[in-house]
Amino acid sequence: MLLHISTQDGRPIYQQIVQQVKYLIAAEQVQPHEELPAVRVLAEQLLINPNTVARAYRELETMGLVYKRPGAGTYVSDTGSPLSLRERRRILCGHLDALLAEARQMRFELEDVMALLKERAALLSAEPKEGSKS
Amino acid sequence: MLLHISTQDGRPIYQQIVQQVKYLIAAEQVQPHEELPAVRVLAEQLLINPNTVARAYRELETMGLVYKRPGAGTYVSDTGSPLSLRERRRILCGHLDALLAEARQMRFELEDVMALLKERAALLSAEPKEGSKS
DNA sequence: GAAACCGTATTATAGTATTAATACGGTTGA
DNA sequence: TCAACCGTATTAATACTATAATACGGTTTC
Repeated sequence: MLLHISTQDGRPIYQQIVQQVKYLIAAEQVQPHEELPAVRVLAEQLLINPNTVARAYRELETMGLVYKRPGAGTYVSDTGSPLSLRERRRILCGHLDALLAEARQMRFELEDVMALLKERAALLSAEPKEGSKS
Repeated sequence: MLLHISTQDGRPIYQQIVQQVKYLIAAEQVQPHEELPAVRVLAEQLLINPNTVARAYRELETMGLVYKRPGAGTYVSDTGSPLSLRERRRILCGHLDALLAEARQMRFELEDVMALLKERAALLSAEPKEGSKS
């Protein structure tokens, strides 16, 4: 599993990990019930403290994106979103509003955003999976 | 100027102010060269410390969204984004990717996101300006 | 010019968030 | 069983956030 973290990102490391694992799951680059790297393994790979990875995994578990088998490891969940449609829409609207304000600030038109959104969506779907390498 | 801050938001107060002023500028609810409330005034209104407001204004100035006339006040900039198109696109793509991952996590299709995006954009444009009240 | 206002700078203090170092108990598999 | 591995809990160091109280220099307005 390839992750990249930056100490000058502004956001905490554990949040960067959470976001990137979310990406991987959303893009289906990791499959349900697939095991994530052990906290120590990922920590060594990223040159950070195992606790930081553990915290990220804990947050992901709270979100329902991963589950843990005590003493065994951390695995990708196969459950969909446990939130109601109303709740999910509310969250998404918040993100959309923030995005629109940001885009408008940068002098982008709605059409530009829509086009770029389509482009990124296509890219996200087209990305190769972890297992399908030569 | 109406702002709302929440101490249990998770995000720092000064960042909440920054984001909301960005919204107001993006939605053209405040006009270029319009004066923002003095730090002491806004601080009293929000029941927070003037220093916190001052920090928010400083961040907004760094972003180029507002400018200050020493001893006079803080004003909305009229300059567009000083960033290159390439840079602005790079930033927007980052936000779009995060949004798409989030949306997919919540079991939304691209079409849902696009539709909701249009809806929120219309809403943002339709919002009344500060000055045009009864 | 003087009072009233503007943002800024300073210092001190407290609470919280983040990361690190380390020890712990449970599971796995030969 | 037991070594090797899993996530966890505890503690500590550090940085960030926010507050408070004050003082400063510049601008505006009368």
